[in-house]
Amino acid sequence: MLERDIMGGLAKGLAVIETFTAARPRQSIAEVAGLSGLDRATARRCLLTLAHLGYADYDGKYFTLTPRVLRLGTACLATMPLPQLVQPVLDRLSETLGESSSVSILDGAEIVYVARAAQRKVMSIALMPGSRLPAYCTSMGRVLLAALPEEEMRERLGPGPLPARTRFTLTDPEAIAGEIAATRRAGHALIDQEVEIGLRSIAVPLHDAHGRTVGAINVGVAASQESVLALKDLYLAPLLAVQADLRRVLR
Amino acid sequence: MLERDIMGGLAKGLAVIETFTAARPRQSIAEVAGLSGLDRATARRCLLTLAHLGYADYDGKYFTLTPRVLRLGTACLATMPLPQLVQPVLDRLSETLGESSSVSILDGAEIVYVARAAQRKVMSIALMPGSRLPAYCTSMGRVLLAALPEEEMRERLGPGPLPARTRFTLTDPEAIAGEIAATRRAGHALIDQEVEIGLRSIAVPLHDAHGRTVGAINVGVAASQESVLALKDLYLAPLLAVQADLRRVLR
DNA sequence: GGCCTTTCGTGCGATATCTCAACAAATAAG
DNA sequence: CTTATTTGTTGAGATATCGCACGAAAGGCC
Repeated sequence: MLERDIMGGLAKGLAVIETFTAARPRQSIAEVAGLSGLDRATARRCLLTLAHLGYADYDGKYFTLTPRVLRLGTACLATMPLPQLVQPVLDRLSETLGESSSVSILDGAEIVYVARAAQRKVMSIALMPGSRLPAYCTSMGRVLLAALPEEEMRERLGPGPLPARTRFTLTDPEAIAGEIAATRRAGHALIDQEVEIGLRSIAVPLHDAHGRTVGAINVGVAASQESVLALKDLYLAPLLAVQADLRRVLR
Repeated sequence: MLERDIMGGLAKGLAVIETFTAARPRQSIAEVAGLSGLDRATARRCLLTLAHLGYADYDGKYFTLTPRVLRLGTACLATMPLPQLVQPVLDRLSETLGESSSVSILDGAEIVYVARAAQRKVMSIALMPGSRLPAYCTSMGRVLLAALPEEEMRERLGPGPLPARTRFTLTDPEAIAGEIAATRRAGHALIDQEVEIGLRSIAVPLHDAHGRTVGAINVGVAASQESVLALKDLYLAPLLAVQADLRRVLR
């Protein structure tokens, strides 16, 4: 850390928080040090500080994060106008269609769910605000990537090949870029079991009053329920109606 | 910050993140400095660091948080075994009863939703994992407070009077403490429109194998649907069955 | 138990950061 | 337009933190 105006301690502490995952909910000092690349002494100070502030618990051997950390994420969600504005519309849409619907935004190469109205369980994992999925194989991800300049879009896709989550997943960045170009022209994206077997999904972008893409909205359906073509016939019009409604609401 | 092993920079940075709320999504350096009690120069360094790390955006005048901050909260939720363990049970319970059911834990004087299975919309606000409600006027809050030592419970309630969210809300800490004592004896809590008009709810604690309370589970019903007494007759037994099931699963 | 390996806690010098104050730029007030 | 007031930025000395190295303590293994 040589730059002025950059606080190393803060960067290190945040990195420490991010070392905690579902696979490693309880970690010792040495584990955290190894994962974060920090010296053990430094990792220890970070962890003790987090514990002191109530963001972590310490039993003398292992550290765990406390619900207090959730406040940080909540603070962030709360600052977003999008979730609050879309939630009522999302609820209505989801109820009318009888299917699950979500709104997400782009963060790097991932989409982040910011609002969701679930009707029945179609995905194996529980999606919730803050949940992340890769952009390249999701309908909302395609729509959000399509809103970027070509060059930046390709940069975020990376060199590939991307992981095949199912046997239907497109993994070649070139092929995906092609689909994204088609998405841009069509104004919507259709995904057929690329993220999970048995799940189809259709998404459109959400624009603000200035025409900027500020998010994406989708409807997800069990593959057994509708064909891909039916998906478009049944759900594209309602999604576009919501898109038009929200355009005036979003600043 | 005089103590060894406490990193002031990290504490300050986290405090800076928490100054962002729905009411203040965009803040200048001076605003953040005022709210966090930091020197303007220090607040500036924190904010620039957050921006440098991608946790904040800076337009030269105002700072906003980015979705990246959500990763911190997600990291935390992901480390909790509770949500993943209860979600399937919750889904089944909710479907069987035809009503919404949730699991929450206590953080300070607030309950934090960690899992939820929604059937139909009964509450005006969308509840989701990470959402918070005050403990004193919710069924799960009463149950969780009842698990604390008397003294700590009263400390968390504070001196009062607490905000009356509806005309039914108990606001006197003494009265609430009485209800909590009753909750402790009964092993469940019933709430009748104290958090929102038209919403009734019943909750029981979740215990781990050692008998420690690790969370609470509830069922929420529109007031128009069932009387308070019917709530107990209809839903207490299924909740207790789930409680017994989970007792073995939770470590 | 004895030995080995790993982890933990702690000084210390080098370095980075904090606080304070001053200054410049922008904004508000008169 | 001029004068206050607030805000953003910079510098310097005083402090705090970092990373390293070392000794202590806790398993693991035979």
